[in-house]
Amino acid sequence: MSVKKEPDKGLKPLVVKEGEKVVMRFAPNPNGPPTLGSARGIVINSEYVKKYGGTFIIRFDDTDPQTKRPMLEAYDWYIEDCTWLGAAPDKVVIASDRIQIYYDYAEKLIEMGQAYVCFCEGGDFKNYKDAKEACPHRDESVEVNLHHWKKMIANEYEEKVAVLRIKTDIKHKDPAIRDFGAFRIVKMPHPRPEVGNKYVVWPLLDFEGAIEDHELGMTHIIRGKDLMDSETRQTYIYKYLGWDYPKTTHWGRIKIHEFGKFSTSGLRHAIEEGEYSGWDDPRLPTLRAMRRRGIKPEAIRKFMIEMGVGETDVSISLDTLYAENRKLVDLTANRYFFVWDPVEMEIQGAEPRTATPPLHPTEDRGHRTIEVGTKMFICKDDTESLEVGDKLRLKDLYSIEITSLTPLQAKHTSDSMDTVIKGEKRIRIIHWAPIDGAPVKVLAPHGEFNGIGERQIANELDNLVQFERFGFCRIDSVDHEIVAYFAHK
RNA sequence: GCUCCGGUAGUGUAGCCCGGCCAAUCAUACUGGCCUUUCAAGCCAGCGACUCGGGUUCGAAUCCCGGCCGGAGCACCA
Repeated sequence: MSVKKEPDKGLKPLVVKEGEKVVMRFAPNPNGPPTLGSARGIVINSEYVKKYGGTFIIRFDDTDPQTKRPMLEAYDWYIEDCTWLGAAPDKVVIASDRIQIYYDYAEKLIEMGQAYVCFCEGGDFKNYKDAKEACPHRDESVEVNLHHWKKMIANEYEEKVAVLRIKTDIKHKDPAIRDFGAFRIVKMPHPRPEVGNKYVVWPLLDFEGAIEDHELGMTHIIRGKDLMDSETRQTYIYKYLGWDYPKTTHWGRIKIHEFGKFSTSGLRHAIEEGEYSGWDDPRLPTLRAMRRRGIKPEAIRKFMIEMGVGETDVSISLDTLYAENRKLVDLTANRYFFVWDPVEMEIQGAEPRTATPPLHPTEDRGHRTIEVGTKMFICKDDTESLEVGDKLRLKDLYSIEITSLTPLQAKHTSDSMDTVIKGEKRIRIIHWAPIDGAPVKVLAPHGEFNGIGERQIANELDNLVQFERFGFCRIDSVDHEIVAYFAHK
């Protein structure tokens, strides 16, 4: 008999042994700032730890000084962004500080006859491997291998000459498993000054991760399914050393419509070229950019948790994230007028006056005040298809009728809302900005908008506001002009 | 070439392990309506899916086999 469960909100339960304290980790290579992709790993792992009351570790897998060279600032950025996401780590480990530990285990495995120094050139090893044959170095004695290994770490070989391999099963039906590389020689100094050129032999991910996951007492691992074969490879190390492998779950690739495919190194290059203003450019999928745009960490958490940990590759739109964020900020964001592509309009027959639109349509938070003379700005968009005789309602001000298109002129017709006929003949309500308003620039993923806004926007530094009929924006600076970062509609 | 994994509405997800309660959940998107001094929010309604073919069974989204499609690994990247 099967028992139907309640629709399970949130994450699937973890298999936890009795008395076991959950330890999980997020293990990035800090070669750039965390992105929305990283957020998945950060949120899901930390959420599980929260759920089960365990330890959340951030481990920097920074063992490649060359190809995926770590970025010094990024170490702090990860901690910063994790904390922002409500996932402050209980412990931080940096792999490049722990190379000696990996050397010790390497030596141990060599002594056990389960690792060997391979001198195969170019594609030689691949040929042996594809033929399911051992290369000549595989059967060297422990003494010889130990000797070669010592020479390796003593910097007596050039790059690409020698590599330490872990013995698996050279006849394994899956070629991906056969005798994988564990250490290689890289002479480029590590970017961290405390490491520098201390080492020339660096562990590969499968080795470093295997050792660390055990050293740090990991109970559960969640990672991308591109690392699925890692478990099979690493299990050989665990078997040799008599360890238990953590419980592993995988998730599929995640692709975000709005950003398409991107790589950290590609973004870095584009930033250096000046294509983007920096790592927090609103067009980028980094967490720094999200934060600057006013996306709340809670929205990202919900979004990631809702997505769960399926093995299917997902191709998602940020609409859901934006909807989540809108729910969080709608009640607190004050409303303002921002006129993009402003067009000047003169009103005939209107006395100067003070408009007092509410700061929020439903929440009672008071009013803003705008002095209005005989001229104002409206959006160019709203003037397209406009004809003489058209009636418009200027929001929170009065109704007008267009009397001329060039120059744009209108006459005041009524203060009363009665002129805004209900039903199908309802006239258009548009927003406007005072002639002496403040210059506003909005930086959005889809472009830059320049225009005029209410002066009081300057009081909202760092707040998320809604520019009516435009969208939610975070006020980023108010110095010479007001600069806002666009969050979403 | 060898090996592994996956395929539920436009998108994401629940259900699959343990077959019947599934004419399939929720969210988002979209459409229409209500409300409204924003193209926002809110409320109501609608739309829309089990990859295909066989098998097992009284009964299959769920189990088995095959096809098709997609993704991944076989790096001195992570």
